[in-house]
Amino acid sequence: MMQDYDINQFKNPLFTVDSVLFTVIDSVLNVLMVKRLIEPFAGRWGLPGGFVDVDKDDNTDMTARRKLTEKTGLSPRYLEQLQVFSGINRDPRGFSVTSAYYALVAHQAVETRIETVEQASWISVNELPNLAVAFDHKHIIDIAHKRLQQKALYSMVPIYCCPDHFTVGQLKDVIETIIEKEIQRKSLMRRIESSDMFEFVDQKVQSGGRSAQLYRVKKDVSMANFERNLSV
Amino acid sequence: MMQDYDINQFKNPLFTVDSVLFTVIDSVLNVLMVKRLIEPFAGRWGLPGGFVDVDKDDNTDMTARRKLTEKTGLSPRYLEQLQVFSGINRDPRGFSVTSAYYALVAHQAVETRIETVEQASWISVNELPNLAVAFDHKHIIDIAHKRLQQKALYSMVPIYCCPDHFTVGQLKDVIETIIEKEIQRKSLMRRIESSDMFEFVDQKVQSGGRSAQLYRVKKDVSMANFERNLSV
DNA sequence: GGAATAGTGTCTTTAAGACAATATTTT
DNA sequence: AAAATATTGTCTTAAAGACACTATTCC
Repeated sequence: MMQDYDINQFKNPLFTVDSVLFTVIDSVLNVLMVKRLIEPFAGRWGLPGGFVDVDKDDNTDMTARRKLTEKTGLSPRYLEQLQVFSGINRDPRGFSVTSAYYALVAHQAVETRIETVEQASWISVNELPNLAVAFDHKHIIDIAHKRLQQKALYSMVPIYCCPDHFTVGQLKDVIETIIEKEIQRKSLMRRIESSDMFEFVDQKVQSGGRSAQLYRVKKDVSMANFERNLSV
Repeated sequence: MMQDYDINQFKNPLFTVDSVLFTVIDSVLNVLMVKRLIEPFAGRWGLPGGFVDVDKDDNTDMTARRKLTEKTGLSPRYLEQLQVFSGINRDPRGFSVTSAYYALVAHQAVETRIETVEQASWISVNELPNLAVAFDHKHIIDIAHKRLQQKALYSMVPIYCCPDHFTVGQLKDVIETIIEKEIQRKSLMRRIESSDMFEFVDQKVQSGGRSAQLYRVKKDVSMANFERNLSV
């Protein structure tokens, strides 16, 4: 029993933090990926992430944020733990553990920055199957996508893929892109109303037809969750 | 940029796996805790867990299971990742990371075994606030409890706190204990019916009044999730 | 006016809540 | 028969779906 507590007896596994940063561009869900410069898997695309720096990071959330900031120039508005992926076979260097996060950002907010960092790029989730991806990162993205889809059914998280001022039409498009199914505009409006998370921006925006009301998230509100899912 | 990938540059944080094993005994939610024998926090109660053994464990799920088996003599029927807890202050030895799991078991299945392992004990969640607990394990249990409560509202996971053959009344009691609120027996029966997860056991059991039908989980069914929550 | 998009009204559907009514078992 | 618990019947309620209708803007 003592051996359970002997800190030096076991090889400490390789521990990293990786993030799946999603954004919606032109009704397509995209993931931020970086071209790996060194082994293992040099030349392949991988998730932005890396090792904890115990001098800089208070915890792993900060590691995830720091790594994303290095790639995009900003901290994502939504960041949440996904799950741990671990095993003997996922990294050729040995038993490894990654604490995976998923995050959302409005592409408008980072677009210019991404373009200047040539190693980072938005990849459409539709192109992923044909891409050479490092480690089990394809699998991690798949799990993150499913989690995001589920969350979009009972919460307002997709707003974090919208700009600060957004229309119902924009939010509807983001949600439909994420869950890959159309939803009723009426249902969305009811949720916007009942969530009490949003306020009018005193401005409308034209869009080919009748101008649309702009909304923004109220100051210091928490994310609304609903008791029912939207239909799948 | 190269520094991000230099494996030797950073101190690898201390990595452990800890589990919150729940069971319901006499309408009270209990957590399995073990008395710590060595520092840090010797003498305090802590969650069952420990370091990954890369020679024995294929992944961290197995680490969680192995540690629980050492304490209870069996593998829990339900085991799921909770989240990672990390930081510079949670362990006096330095930056540490724990991948926390939560698990469910029917207390009938492990009762005798627990009694023989004097270092492990069921602790009622109501007694926890007054208990000297190691690390941030009190906080981890709290988060696990909330996650379990949420899950009980839209899934059948609480069945894993019931014995193999159970009655609707037993399941109702387990659910009510977890979510700390009464539910409608009718609603539960509708879910049992629509989930298609269960089958009759050809036997009834007396209980002070009319005998109750016994149910069991069908072979190879997956956990049912519902589109709505029970009311809170 | 017509096309396009935004927003509302309202009826239907679905699954949960409430609770009365019936069934079975023990004492 | 009374008490206790199990099970069913059925009406109500809450929130989503469907979809027609109105509103606004540009051409």
